[in-house]
Amino acid sequence: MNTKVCRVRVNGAGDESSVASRSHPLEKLDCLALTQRYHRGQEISSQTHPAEYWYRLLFGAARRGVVRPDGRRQIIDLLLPGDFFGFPVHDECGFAVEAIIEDTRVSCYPRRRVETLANSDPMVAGELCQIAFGAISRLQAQLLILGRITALEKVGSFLVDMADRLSGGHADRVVLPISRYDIADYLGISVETVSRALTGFKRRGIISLAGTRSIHIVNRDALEEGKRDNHHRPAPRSRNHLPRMAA
Amino acid sequence: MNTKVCRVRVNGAGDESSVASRSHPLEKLDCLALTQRYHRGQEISSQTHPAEYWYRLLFGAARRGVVRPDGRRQIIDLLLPGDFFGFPVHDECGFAVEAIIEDTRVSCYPRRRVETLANSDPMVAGELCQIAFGAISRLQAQLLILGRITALEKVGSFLVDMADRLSGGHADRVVLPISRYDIADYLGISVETVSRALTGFKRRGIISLAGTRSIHIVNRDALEEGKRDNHHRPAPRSRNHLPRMAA
DNA sequence: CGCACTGTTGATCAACGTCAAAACATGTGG
DNA sequence: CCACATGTTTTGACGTTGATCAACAGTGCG
Repeated sequence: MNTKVCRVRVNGAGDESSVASRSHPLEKLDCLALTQRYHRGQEISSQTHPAEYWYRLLFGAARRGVVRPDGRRQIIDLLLPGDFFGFPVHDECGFAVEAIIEDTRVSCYPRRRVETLANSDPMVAGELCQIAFGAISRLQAQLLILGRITALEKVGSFLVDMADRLSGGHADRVVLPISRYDIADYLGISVETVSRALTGFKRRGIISLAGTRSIHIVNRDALEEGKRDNHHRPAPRSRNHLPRMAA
Repeated sequence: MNTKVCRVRVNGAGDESSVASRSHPLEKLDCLALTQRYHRGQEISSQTHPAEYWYRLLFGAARRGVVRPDGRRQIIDLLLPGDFFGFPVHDECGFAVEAIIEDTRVSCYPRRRVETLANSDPMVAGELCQIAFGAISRLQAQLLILGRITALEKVGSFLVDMADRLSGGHADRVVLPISRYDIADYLGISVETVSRALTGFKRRGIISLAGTRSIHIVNRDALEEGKRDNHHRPAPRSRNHLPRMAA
């Protein structure tokens, strides 16, 4: 039982037109949507002006996260073209969304009007559900990555996940829209470890780099397994006391 | 079960009636719901018979997760009384839901009928959205915990989170429905580390234990910060190159 | 009683965070 | 165009955290 993720989203890494005009759940509401542009680092929405819109990212990338009292930053969700955000989740304590790339473009759907429309049109309501399920998918995938043990595994599966999300299929090239610092805060590890993991993969021929952001995936399986360099570890002894979970 | 130990169950945690009869989103559909009972470790739903129901947990607890090819188990979601699950998320690659507690009770809502009803009644559709948002909330909270760095922080905020979820408010007592092994696989750390973290908290007077599962939270703030024992670390130097995220 | 599971504690060692410094990239103003 | 400042990425050295192995205590059960 290996992990072949079947994504529905088809392509559109940074190609605005292919995303903006593609069919999507809230299509009917595009007439009342407002498209906004943001600079690098600019705040798109925060808990301060409490969510007057639903958003859909058209071009660029954005991060959603918090900074803890101790100054550490944590990125909860990474938003790529086609992704929706701005759900009315109550305990959004201190989350903020910031553009990562210059000239990031976002569709803003007035929340009130979306909701009144959903109350009269069951189709729209169902599409809102679909959007929420998409967000659940993203969060689950991220949980699977964060739950991994070693930094190698985290960085490896992050790369695979990004390649899939940005291409819509199983691409072998990916241009990372974010810095190593963002990756680190997204994966809950330090910048240096991210860098070392990447150079490690490169040295072992699992990936190759063109510049610092453009990555070619040579050996996808090795990335997902994120194995250590040399000596095979003897596979942890089976913990028989624990149930199976999935036949 | 005729032990002389007087369980200190504080409130809603395992109290079925207060959950089963409480008002909730799919209330209108309770008439066509079927209540099932499960044994410890029994599978409630898996990807094999692909999701014919929406579920709502009434009593007990359940875990949703996967086992990786290497044998490691990972728990993605912990389901407590009142929680819904069984969303139609496509890339549920190998997830399964298992009861954790003997005689766990679950409401099963036939998916087809829920959806047809949602198509005719916008209220129902809106409630489905609310349910999805609840799941998003849970996943986000878990991401915040997993993203933390030290094991102390993870275990500490896990305890606080559990106390809040099981009581519905800010309780200072919590009876853990799950074993240390489950906690470990839920937090992505080893059993031994979980145990050591708990004994550490106890030794420092931050919590006190009555039995192994019943925990009294003495110093909530210390739990959330999860500070190390003695010497205060000098607070990581501010990384000025990173934007603020949340004013 | 023995057996299976759960929970705790100790010792060892590698992974990773932290500190430090340098190479590299990018932009801004002269 | 260069000089300079600022941010990003990489590499090295070192100390601590936590995974792993191992052994044992507590608990429930047939």
